[in-house]
Amino acid sequence: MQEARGGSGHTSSSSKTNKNGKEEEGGGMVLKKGPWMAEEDEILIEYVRKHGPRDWSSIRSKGLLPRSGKSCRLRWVNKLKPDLKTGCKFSPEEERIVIDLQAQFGNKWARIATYLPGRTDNDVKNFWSTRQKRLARILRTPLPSRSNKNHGKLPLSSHQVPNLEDPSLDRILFEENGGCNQKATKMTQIPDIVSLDTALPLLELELAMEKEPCLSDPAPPSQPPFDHLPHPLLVDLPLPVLPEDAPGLSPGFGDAIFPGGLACPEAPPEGLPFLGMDAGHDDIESVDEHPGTSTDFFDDLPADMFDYLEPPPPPPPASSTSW
DNA sequence: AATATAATCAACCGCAACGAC
DNA sequence: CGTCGTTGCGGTTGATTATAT
Repeated sequence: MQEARGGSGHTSSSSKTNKNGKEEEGGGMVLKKGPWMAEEDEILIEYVRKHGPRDWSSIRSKGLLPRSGKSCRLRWVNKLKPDLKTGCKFSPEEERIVIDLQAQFGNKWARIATYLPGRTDNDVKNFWSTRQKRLARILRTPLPSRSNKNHGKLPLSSHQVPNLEDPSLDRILFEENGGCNQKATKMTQIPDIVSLDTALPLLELELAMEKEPCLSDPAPPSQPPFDHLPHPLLVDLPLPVLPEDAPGLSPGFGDAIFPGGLACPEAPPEGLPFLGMDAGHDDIESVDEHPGTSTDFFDDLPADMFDYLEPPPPPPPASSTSW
């Protein structure tokens, strides 16, 4: 995909980097920055294969690469680590998980990423950033000031509208996309938020038709995306059981996601919040049948109603299986 | 076809936590 | 107990690509 960026092509990505992509370090050591070359990747992969993903700084001290340990680690974590879903858009399920977890944890991208096999904190962060920009544009609301220290904190009250951190707004975007990460430039024509309500069903239909499965999803059949994540959150928060013939449903999701009945077979117990999307999310007809779908549902909920939920224990060591 | 705008992605930076000494 | 080096995280930037006008 854009891997070519790492090679030739674009010039230095750092304004502080010299023309040749190198930067002087204090001791006169030349420290290279900018896009990674394929040869550098090979060296880094070989290093990790031999020594494991640690002692990053020794890569430079040993003269293997003119890169900072920080840069090496980042390259490994974000691009070279096995089983990464590189070049693959977030599936509807992944989007939903990010939305729910962000509502719970705030901007704890690394933590959220542990729930998404093959995704890095950078992926999640970029995904969320894109959503925020889109929301801001749709709502004609400036993004929160960069000095806003609410970043990283849990969302504020849902009554403070428009609040871009509001989970219910996430629902808007989620449904705007038909639960799919499609470019939503068409939404720029929607004059105001009110018309979103009427536009959503049509958009869902339109976008659902365009949805495509993730062709590069590396998840092997023996290890569906989440089946090794018997995470309390994912268990407690029922995920939708989507019909296998749901339009645009990414393969690998649905029943296969939660073998052993992890998927909620029916409505959640009374009194328990249903953080999962309503099962008819991708069912276009259900939108008409049940106009009060997830967006309305979440809008009507007090923002603190999930406060009682215990933060889930640390997820299983992500990718620790590799090393 | 050219231009403008939005989306995506890779990589950097600063900061904080942690462990070794 | 303080210092230093390493690691990890979150925020940000800028280039590239895709789409709309």
